[in-house]
Amino acid sequence: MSIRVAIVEDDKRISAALARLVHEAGGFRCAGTYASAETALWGIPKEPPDAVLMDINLPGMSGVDCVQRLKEILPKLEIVMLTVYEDGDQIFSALQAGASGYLLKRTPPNEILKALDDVMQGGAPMSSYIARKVVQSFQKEGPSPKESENLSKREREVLAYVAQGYLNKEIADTLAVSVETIRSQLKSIYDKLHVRSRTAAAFKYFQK
Amino acid sequence: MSIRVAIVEDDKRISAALARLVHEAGGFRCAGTYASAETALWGIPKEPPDAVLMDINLPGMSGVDCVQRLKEILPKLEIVMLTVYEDGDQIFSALQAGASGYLLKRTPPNEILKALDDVMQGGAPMSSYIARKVVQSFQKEGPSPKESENLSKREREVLAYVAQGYLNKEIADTLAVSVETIRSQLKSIYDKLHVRSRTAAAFKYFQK
DNA sequence: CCTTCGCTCCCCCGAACGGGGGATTGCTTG
DNA sequence: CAAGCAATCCCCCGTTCGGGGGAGCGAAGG
Repeated sequence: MSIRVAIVEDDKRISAALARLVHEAGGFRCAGTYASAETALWGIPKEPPDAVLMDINLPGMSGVDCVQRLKEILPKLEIVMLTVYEDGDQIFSALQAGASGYLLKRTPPNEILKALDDVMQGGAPMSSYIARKVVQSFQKEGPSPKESENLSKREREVLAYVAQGYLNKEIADTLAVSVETIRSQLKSIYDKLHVRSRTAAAFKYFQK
Repeated sequence: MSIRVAIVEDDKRISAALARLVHEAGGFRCAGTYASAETALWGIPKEPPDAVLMDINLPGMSGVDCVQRLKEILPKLEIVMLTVYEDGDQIFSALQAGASGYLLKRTPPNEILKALDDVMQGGAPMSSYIARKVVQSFQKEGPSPKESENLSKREREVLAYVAQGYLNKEIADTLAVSVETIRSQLKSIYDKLHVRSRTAAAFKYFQK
């Protein structure tokens, strides 16, 4: 008995590629493709599949909200999120909403099939980067309850310049150190704040 | 009679390069090099040169403050700022402090010499980018007294996503448009806010 | 009717950024 | 004293940005 997989993805090319992937693989059947959360909510309950590949990034209702609703209606439905985002908050809200897996879109096709198998067997397939984030989140809430805000004096200084729009080179000049130093310190800042860009770091730290 | 030029620049390599440039050019004499605003304020008044090439980016006291003090003591001194910054505010505070010229550090050597000649003849040498900024500032205070805050609805929307650290690609996805559209809109935003990076734009608009 | 402006999309290209390593020097702290 | 940690610096490499063009379209206003 093959696994019925529904696809919720607004990008037609990606959606078609996923449908083909599922269709041509042994042991899977494509049980519908939807280009929005709304249509998915309308169509999926009518013919419940076993699993859903869900884009997190949909026009209108978000994938996360869609997961929430679907799980209310079909608690046994296994949902694997597909996304380009690597932001911690999105990962957690998706998982809290009821998703069981979380893959980055750049995940190779065969890995996606493996993830579908995995999720049907009670697993929680995640890209390695995502997995690390999840682990980190538990490390956070356990031993060190505050951790994220303890930037060092120097790091705060650097971030302050970043917030004003300075280039790494310019910060390096004014602080009389090498650009590489600024770069490493930024890496450390991104780590601590769980972001991946200067702009996000600046706003997260100086509470927009 | 050659033009005596003092150099205030903390980067030894640049300072040396400028000194050599002035020294080897006909009609100029290097009248001292200083690595900080403080030493310049101490040394320059003792043997006043005709002109000063001043880095805006100095450890300790800023080049702008240094200009202010120097002009108080030596009103006839001609000062040309050298900087990597292209930020409007810095340009204006330097000019208000008494600088007569404002060049970007990437200005070719012969242009720098031309600028020194120019400034001694009562000119106001500026890199073309700087000149445009200055012109724009007058255009600002004239016809359109509000100028900077009129971002369109769409532009504000884009900037909001930028502030959260999203990539152009991600913003394009959520707004269901092309990355190129986001890029053009960002260009337009940078223009209106007089900045040159997403981080600076976000902070300037959402008043840090 | 024609111009302006917002919004959309495209190309080229060089600079800046961010992730992945790794390394050294001091200071603190168990 | 060894371990940790902040701070400094280095390389490689792929991605993202930002500036410079240009272009089409529809709505609003002269």
